[in-house]
Parts: sequence; structure tokens; C-alpha cells
Amino acid sequence: MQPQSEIRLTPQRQVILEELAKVKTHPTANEVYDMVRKRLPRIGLGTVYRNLELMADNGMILKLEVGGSQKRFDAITNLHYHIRCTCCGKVDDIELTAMPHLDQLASDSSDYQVVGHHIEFSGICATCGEAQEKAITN
Amino acid sequence: MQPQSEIRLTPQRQVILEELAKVKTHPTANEVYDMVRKRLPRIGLGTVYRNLELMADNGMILKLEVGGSQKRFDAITNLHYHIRCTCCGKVDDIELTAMPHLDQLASDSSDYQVVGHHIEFSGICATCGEAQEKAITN
DNA sequence: GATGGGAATGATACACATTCTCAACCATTA
DNA sequence: TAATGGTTGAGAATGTGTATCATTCCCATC
Repeated sequence: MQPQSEIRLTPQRQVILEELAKVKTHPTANEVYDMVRKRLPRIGLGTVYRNLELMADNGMILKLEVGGSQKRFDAITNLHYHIRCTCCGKVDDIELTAMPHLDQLASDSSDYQVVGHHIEFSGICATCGEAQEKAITN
Repeated sequence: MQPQSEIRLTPQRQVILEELAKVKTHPTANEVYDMVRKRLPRIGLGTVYRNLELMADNGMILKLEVGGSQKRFDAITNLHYHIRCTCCGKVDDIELTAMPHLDQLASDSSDYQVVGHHIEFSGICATCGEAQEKAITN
């Protein structure tokens, strides 16, 4: 997971990194595109995808392949876990100490070369929960 | 996660269930479609998607929203974890005792109504590992 | 300062998984 | 039997992500 090679920090990549670091959410590629476009209106969608992928390979950012149909990206790269709202798809960090030893257990009980793991909780976020209650009482 | 309501067991649904129970892998909707089509050649792809989704909502089967671009389905509905090959996308079960108490921890440290969790390991499966070694030695 | 080659970009077309739409169909009940 | 409502199959539509390709940019060298 080390940087495989230095990549050139083009203006586009700089802006993508900055915008990603600016938010505490875990935006999808499209959301990153929208954020970046405010500063670089002529940037192409392909460039955003290409560079998010590139920077994830490089270890500069984290690619979250969580449930749902979209990949999400995170500027915080240390091991931590997430919770996803089954209702609106939002992804938040969850405060739970990392359990890196799980990798060893998995390695022992399978014939895979284990490289990592991810825990994803699912639930209903506060906003969606309230919306549901209102819908019922009405 | 209880069955919300009885659903009618149409021939299509019956066959989908049977075929899904028959395999120990975690097929994608398309793979299920291929398996089912051998017995019901005129079934529509939409029907397969519709019913997999329906049966998952109903708790009859498990929908795995793991990494990768496709949803996968599992006839075994008790809590267990998975490992996904980052190379070929294959998903296997991992022998690891379930940790249902994690849900409580997550619930305590967030404002979500936690409904469950899933642990997904990633790694390189035996087949892909061998293929890689060959590619290097050549 | 010109220039040549590789990397990067933006526009577009494409691929793929999934969902939607809708007419036809079927089981059940009035 | 007729009406009702859920179900199906076919195909169109959507949405996410990838590939292609001409153009542009960067930068070392002349």
C-alpha cells in the first residue's frame, strides 16, 4: 500500500485532494466531480474518476468499496470502520478501535493471501429515522 | 429482518430459490439468471432481479452488498463473513465466529439505529496467486 | 528560445449492472 | 363470468464507471 511511484501533482489532482480533505463525508466520484467543478468548471468527469483511482492505488486516499452501487472516497487513510444508512446511502465513520488481528485469523482459515478487511455496519441514520416516524404518525 | 409478509411462491421464485440453494458460491444476479434459464428458458432478467430483491427484503435469502460493482446473493442467511478476491472478484465464506456484539458497540457510538454489520476481507485467492507467480517468473 | 516525447486532460463513446415501464397474463374472489 | 390485483417478459431507460483519442501540457535537451 506504499506509494508505488511519485505522481505529478497537477492542478486538477491538487484540487481533487483539497476538496476531498475538506469534507468529513465520504463522497462518491460524482459528488467529488461536483465539488471540484466549482473551482475547475472545465474538468472532465473522466479525469476525476481516473485521478481518484490513481490516488487510491497510490495510497494517497482511500477507496471505499462498500455496499451500494457507488464507490466512495476518503481522505483519511488509516484503518477505520463505517456505517451506511440503508435508507439514504450516507456513509459515516464509526468510532470503534481497529482490529488488525482479524486479518491473521482470516489468513489462517482460508487459502487466500489476506491483504485487509473492512467492517461495515448498516442502519438508519437520525435524519431518516425521524422522517420515518413522521410518515407513520401521519 | 423477519418475513414482512408471505409472498406467493410462483414457479419462477421456486426455481430461483432452488438454484441459489444448490450452489455454495455467492452468485451475482446475472449468474442466477444463467442458472435459472436452463430450467425456465423464457424467464426475464427483470424477473430475476425483482425476485432476488424481493426475497432478500423478505429475509428468505441474503443480499451481499460487498465491494465490486455487482450485488451477490446467498441462500444461507445466518451471520457469517466473506472474503473477496481483489483479482477475480470471487467471494468465499470465511470461517470466523460471528461477533453480534459489535452491533451494540456501534449503536453506542453513533446516532444510527444499527441493524447489522458485515465484515469483508480482501485478498488474493489461490488461483490468482498462482497465476501471478507464473506471470512473474516468465 | 525552439522542439520532441511522454504524461495528462477533456470530450465523447462505450460497457455493464440495474431499474423502470407497460402490455399481457394469471390466480383469486366477488 | 367478470373484476381485481399481483406477476411476468420484453425492452427501454438510467446511472456508474471505463476506454478511446485528439489535443494540450510539462520538461529536459538542444
